[in-house]
Amino acid sequence: MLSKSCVYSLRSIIFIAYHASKEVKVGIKEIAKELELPEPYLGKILQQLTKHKIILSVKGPHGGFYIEEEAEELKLIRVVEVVDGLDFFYSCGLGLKQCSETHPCPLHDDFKLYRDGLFTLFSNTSIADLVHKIDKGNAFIRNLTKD
Amino acid sequence: MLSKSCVYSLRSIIFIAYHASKEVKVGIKEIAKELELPEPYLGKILQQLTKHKIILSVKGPHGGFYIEEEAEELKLIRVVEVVDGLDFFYSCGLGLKQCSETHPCPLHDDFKLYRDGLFTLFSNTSIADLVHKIDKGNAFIRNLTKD
DNA sequence: ATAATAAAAGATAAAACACTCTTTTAATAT
DNA sequence: ATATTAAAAGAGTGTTTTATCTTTTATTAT
Repeated sequence: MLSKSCVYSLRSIIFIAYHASKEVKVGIKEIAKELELPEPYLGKILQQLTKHKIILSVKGPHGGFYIEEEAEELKLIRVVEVVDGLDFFYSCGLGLKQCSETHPCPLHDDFKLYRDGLFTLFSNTSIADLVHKIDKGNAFIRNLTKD
Repeated sequence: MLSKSCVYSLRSIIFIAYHASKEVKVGIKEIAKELELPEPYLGKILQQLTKHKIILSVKGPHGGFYIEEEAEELKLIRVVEVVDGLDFFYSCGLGLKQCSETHPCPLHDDFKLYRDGLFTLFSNTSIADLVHKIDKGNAFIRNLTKD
């Protein structure tokens, strides 16, 4: 559903929101190591997110990435939009170019239910929401051992 | 979500179920033209479906593809399984390798809801179900004009 | 000012997916 | 039997996604 670039993005942003601040930034190396992502590829992804002002970066010693407190209210859908685009949420389950209420594919209504549900989920959920779950120990973004 | 191969497969099977029988088969050319799919690629896809006995084929004059009456009860999930595999329906929304009830990602419960919903939809819906909708004029698999 | 650090940028490589072309094989109508 | 038809099979191309490598630029500590 979401591309690898997109899920890497989401997990990285969560990690940054959780571990970094304007005072203490986190670097590509640390993120890649902790989330077990390919480091150079992650570099490209974070570069893209920085360009779109979704995260902030500082070069040089003690440089790295962070996210502003307010920016944690950013909705997941915004990240999806920047990385993958929103095409999926407007697409037909059977790949029909023209599929609409007036000219629906035979799966239209049923598929729309879940596609719209996912759209609403990503639209209503913020990075902060996910960070809180991790904070409370109710969820994880790393592959094993504590978080 | 589903690959192009997969949606091409589903639409073709519906088309075959709707238009062909053991007596009157439909050829690649006709399917490709009606559904506006790349003909040689479609050939490969139908070849794969035939190999898996999802549809049947006959070579030579008046040859082509058809599907047995009973086979129309085939569930969509079986086609997805053969073409794309079922990985998506068991995968994590944030791409975590290990994501489970006991070690969930922060999106787990919400995402699971829709992922499972889609799985159930594809598991409960048969080709025949979709053909009926088209038959009644309530749905379409072609890009425009009547069906 | 200078050296060290870390991200940005650019160029390249590998893999997966989408698609095409050519040759072979099987079926059927004559 | 033979010619014709249409799918099967195999090899190959193009594009996108994922991933890597190298060089440059900006920042900071000394």
